[in-house]
Order: sequence, then C-alpha cells, then structure tokens
Amino acid sequence: MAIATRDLFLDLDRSSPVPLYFQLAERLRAAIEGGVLEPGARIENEVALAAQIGMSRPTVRRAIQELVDQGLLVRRRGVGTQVVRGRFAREVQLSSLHDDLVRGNREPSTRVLEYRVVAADAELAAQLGVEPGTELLSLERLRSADGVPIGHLRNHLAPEYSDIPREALERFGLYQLLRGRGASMRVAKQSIGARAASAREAELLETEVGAPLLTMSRSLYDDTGRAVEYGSHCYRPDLYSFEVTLVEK
Amino acid sequence: MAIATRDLFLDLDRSSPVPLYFQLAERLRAAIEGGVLEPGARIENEVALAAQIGMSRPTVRRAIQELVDQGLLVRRRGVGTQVVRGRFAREVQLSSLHDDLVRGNREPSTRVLEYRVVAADAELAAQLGVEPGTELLSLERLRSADGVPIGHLRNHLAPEYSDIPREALERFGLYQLLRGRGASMRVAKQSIGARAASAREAELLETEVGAPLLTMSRSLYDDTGRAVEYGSHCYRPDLYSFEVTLVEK
DNA sequence: TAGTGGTCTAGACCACGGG
DNA sequence: CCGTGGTCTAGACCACTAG
Repeated sequence: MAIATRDLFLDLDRSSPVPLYFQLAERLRAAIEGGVLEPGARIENEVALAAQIGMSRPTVRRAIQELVDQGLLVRRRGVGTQVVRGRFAREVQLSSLHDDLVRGNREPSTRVLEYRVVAADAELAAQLGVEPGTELLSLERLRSADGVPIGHLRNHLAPEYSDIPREALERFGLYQLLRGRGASMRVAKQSIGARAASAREAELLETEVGAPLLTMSRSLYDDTGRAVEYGSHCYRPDLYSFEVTLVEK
Repeated sequence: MAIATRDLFLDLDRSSPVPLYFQLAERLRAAIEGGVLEPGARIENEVALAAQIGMSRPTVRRAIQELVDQGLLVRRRGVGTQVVRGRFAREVQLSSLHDDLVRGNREPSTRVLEYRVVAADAELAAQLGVEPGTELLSLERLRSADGVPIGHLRNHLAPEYSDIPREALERFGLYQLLRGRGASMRVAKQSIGARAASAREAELLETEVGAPLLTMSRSLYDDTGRAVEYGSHCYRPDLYSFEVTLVEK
C-alpha cells in the first residue's frame, strides 16, 4: 500500500524563483529524513502524485529522480517507488576541505608553506588542459582543524587566479576565494589512494614517517570547460575520509 | 562558432529498444572521445540540434544532460554548451573489483578464507537496515590480479543470498553471483579511507606490517531498497585506487 | 536585442511486473 | 489483465548572457 502524501505539498510556491521540482524534492527529502516516510515505504505513483499536487507528471518525475540520483529512493518499472533502507549518507559536494570543516563545526586554519609562480610541465599541462609552459600559481598549504594538522595540500592554479594574495589563503578556503573571483566550478575529476608519509609530511602532519596517508588528486574545471586548478593532497586518515554514493542507472 | 554536428546522427534507430536519448548521448560521447569534438568546442544549441536530428527538444536535452552528469560537457544558460578541457576519467560504475580487473585485462583470482553464517550485531544491522540477530553469510576473501594479491575483502550478505556456494566464490566476482541470483543492485554508499596493515593483512597482501592500505566500506542496496551486502575491504594502494567524477548542480 | 539554456505543461504510447 | 515507471512529443514562457 502506498503512503498518503497529500498533506506534504500544501505550501509549494509557484511564484518562487526556486523551481517547482526542487521544492517538491526538498519536501520529499524532509519527509524521508524526518521519518514521515519510513525506510521501505512506497510512495504514490507519479500520475496520482501529479494530479494531487496539481503539477504535470514530468515535473513530479524530475523531483523523484533527484532523490533517486541521491540514493534516497529506488524505482522499479511496473511496481513502484520506495524509500531505501539503511543509513543516509551525506551527499558529496564539490567543496573544499575548509568548507567541510566549517560545516562540521570545526575550526579550520591554514599555514601557507609555498606561494610562487611556476611554468606548467607536460604532466600538469595535460591534467589541466593548458599549454605546457603556462604560468601557474603553485601553492603548498597545511590545513588544520581545531589546531590539529589534518591535511597537506598542494595546488596549481590557472593563470587567471594567480593574483590571489598569500594572506587571503591563510584566512579562507581556496574554493571560497575562487568563487569570489568569479569562478563557477562545475566538474571535478578525483583519484583517491593511499601511501606512506615522507619525513617532511610526517613532521607537518605530526605523525610518523611511513604512517599511512589518504591521498587525493583532483582536476577542477569551470562552466566554460577550462581548468581552474590541479590539486594533490594528502590527509591523516584518522581525521578524514571520503563519502561516496553510487547509483546504478 | 558552434561545431556542425549534422553528420553525426544519421544512423539513429527509432525502432531499437535502446532509448533515443541514449543513442544520441553515445554518439556525442564517441565524437568527444574520438576527438571530432575537441576540448573547448561548442556544440549547437538544443533547439537547432533537435530540428536537425528530428527529435523533440526534451529528448535532445536529456542526451546532453547525460554527458553533463558524466563531466564531459558543461552548460551555461544564455551562452551554450561546450566540451570540457582536460583528461577524461573513466566513469565509476557500481561494479566489483573482480569486474574492474577483467575490464583492465588482468586475471583475477580469489581465495576464500572464511565462509560462515553469523548473526548481525547492532552495527551491522544498522548498516544494512535489517533486524539485529538476522543471519548473514560472512565472507573473507583474498583477491589477486595476475597472481599478485591486491585486496582483502570482508563481506556480509543478506539472508536471501546466503546459499551462494563457497566454490562459486573462488571462480566468480561477488557482484556477478548476486546478479545471477536475481539481485538488481541500485545504490551503494561507500566510505574511503586509509590505515596501516595488521600482521595478518601484511602477510596476506605480501607487504609489511604498518604499510599503508586503502580502505573502503560499503553498504549496497537493491531496487526494492533492501540491503544486499555490507563490505569492508582493504587494498594495496600501489595496485588500486578510486576514480570519482563530481558535477556541481 | 537576440540567442541560449532552464523550467513546465498536457498529453501519448510503450515495457515490464505482478496477480 | 492492470498498474507502474520509461520514453517521447510539440509546444510554451522565462532567466540569463552577450553584444
């Protein structure tokens, strides 16, 4: 039996700049995360839901699809749509470690270890999709949370961002600064691995030489498809990990 | 100036069971990966493309959206759609290590180290969304590629899959066996981290005690939202890493 | 102002799963 | 057989960007 959802959608605002499908998706999400729709519960079919709410079926469908993509709902043709059982994972966003820490109510701080302009070698040029020899701002930072070192961050920034002042990097997250300079970041391609800490990394991260580190290298592109930065980071695995949700299509 | 794409879409098959939007997306992908559409190239606008191909705009739009979601294209309202610059990352699928190795033309082999039924404790029950005490098949396997140990895999399977024979696990990937039993897996929630190898892990993986290992724990759900398995794996980081593409919405 | 992607409608037909 | 989600159409209006 499908759950009655009539009362959940009374306050949709058609004059709002927020899309209808998004408003509906957020209400469904709240119902799921708030326990109104329990794990395993079936929601009403798309046609009936559209009629009840007074929206077209494609709009309702898109709202549901958002939650399917995020792993909160599963659909079966000919059967129906249900809430996934089990725990909910916080969705991975395209955000910086700095922002992650702030969201987790931890106090981030940053020490800039290196700040200089370099010419892109072949490897960097390929990662970023720029010409070899292009001038990039090379950064090396140590990021701490509540005074404890958590990550060693190396970044190379595209030329248009190479005027970010060193002092700003001590106080703000890199993504925050990039956004403030008009970058609209869209696509990140990451590779996650592990390796042993070097002597320098061990000293910076206050751990032992050879201790396991979680590594992440990332190429970041903006909404024009141009490279914004290439980053090569390592983290203390006792203080940081990556959460990923995969949905089979 | 937008790239002419007229000739790319002459062989679309409207009678095929493969959806039109998917056929179109695959042709676009081939054009991008084959270099016909170069990094940074703009493709024609959705309305013109639809008219040329003889499809409706929503269908064309959906095809483009597929590639946007996969990080191959970027769109800007009022401007247009462009090919992302930089390297293309192979998309992460919901697949097993076994399948990954086969795809990479490597020879996987598996040693089953443990095979027994256990009762779910509170932690496992929460991860899988089942009642505590539910009987689960507990597995411990060593996966090698071309004879070199690459990962130590611990899994707990939901009751309906606990009759998978031990011998099958030596010869096939777990996902392959689950699919063969009718499981249609949909959602995986993974956490990726790192830690030091224990004495046993070091021996199994032919590395040193304390050597860095890449870890991944995963809850897997099927298309009814029910739990299929919980896995807790570790890998030799010199032989395996995770590739992730994130797209900001 | 012209051109683009973003949203939304109101239908239609089909494929699949279950009874 | 019926109910469900999956696909597709042919429009419409709007918001944003660039010149």
